[in-house]
Amino acid sequence: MTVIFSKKCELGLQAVLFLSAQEEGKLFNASEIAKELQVPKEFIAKVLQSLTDSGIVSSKKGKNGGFALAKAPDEIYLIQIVKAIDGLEMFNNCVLGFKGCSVAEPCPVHNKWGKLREDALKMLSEESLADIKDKTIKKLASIIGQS
Amino acid sequence: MTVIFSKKCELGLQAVLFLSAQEEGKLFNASEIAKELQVPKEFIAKVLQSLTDSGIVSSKKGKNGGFALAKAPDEIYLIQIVKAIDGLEMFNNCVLGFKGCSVAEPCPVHNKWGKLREDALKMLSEESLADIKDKTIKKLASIIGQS
DNA sequence: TTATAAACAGAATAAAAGGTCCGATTCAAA
DNA sequence: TTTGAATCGGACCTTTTATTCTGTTTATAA
Repeated sequence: MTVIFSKKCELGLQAVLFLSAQEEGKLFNASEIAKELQVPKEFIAKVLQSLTDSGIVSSKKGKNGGFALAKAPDEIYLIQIVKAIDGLEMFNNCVLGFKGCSVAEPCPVHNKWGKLREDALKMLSEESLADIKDKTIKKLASIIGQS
Repeated sequence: MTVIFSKKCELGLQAVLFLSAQEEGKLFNASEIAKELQVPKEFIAKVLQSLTDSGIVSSKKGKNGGFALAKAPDEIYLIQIVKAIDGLEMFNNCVLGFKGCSVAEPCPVHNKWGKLREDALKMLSEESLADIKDKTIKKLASIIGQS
């Protein structure tokens, strides 16, 4: 095994990245997003629901409804999606699974791993959707190319 | 969710660390290790079996049997346990779950995440059980203190 | 040589995550 | 005002991971 983010979270990140690469405010429904990301519609629909609940995307019900970002791309950071779906425990739990791992009772890799973890947290907290928009557009184009 | 290593892998790491903190060559059976790490005996037994299969620990069957490290602590690196139990896919797969993420078709965080991942791999590849023995002994002592 | 204590192998069960389906509600266009 | 297309909420099924159990084999010591 070994997972960084759950599948839900990966898909959530992909969906939000997709929306950030589109015309601001334009709505896309679950089917369109699913097709674009090449994943099951039902699954992405669920993920979009939870992102709606947490205020990252906005939704419009009914005919011609769909999803869009709830805020501008420069106000949404990757960490917000991770927090909403997977939570931030991974940035607190001991990587070796030891109980009570802390500064006072550190596990054998506490310091070195802690540093890596902070770097990861920092990266996710500093990268906004706007910052990576160009790369996102390129990547999405390459996915379509493959299908 | 969000998991770095599976429970099996966490326990495997803990068990190997425990053995590395003991007199070299001395055998410990599954019950002793389970008690020390405060985990179910049956579960740790399974994990020890797979570590035996992959040549990281050696086992002796029968009365007075048990487990010990198969090599000296300075010849065992953390990455070996991870590789044996969880595999190394996490160091290759795209963190956002994009298919075909590569240098040619990088995901939006390919470079930054790649750097972090390499640091993590490097750390696990450079830390031998011998290197962290002192810290391991301290941590194990603190666990006993809690029980 | 027999009793016992251990690892071993594999099956069985439980829990969690991944993924699907369906009915209800909402909204807009015909 | 009716129809259709969409989200929403929740139940459901499947797969994977976690955990436990049961029987067998192996080795030691009495």
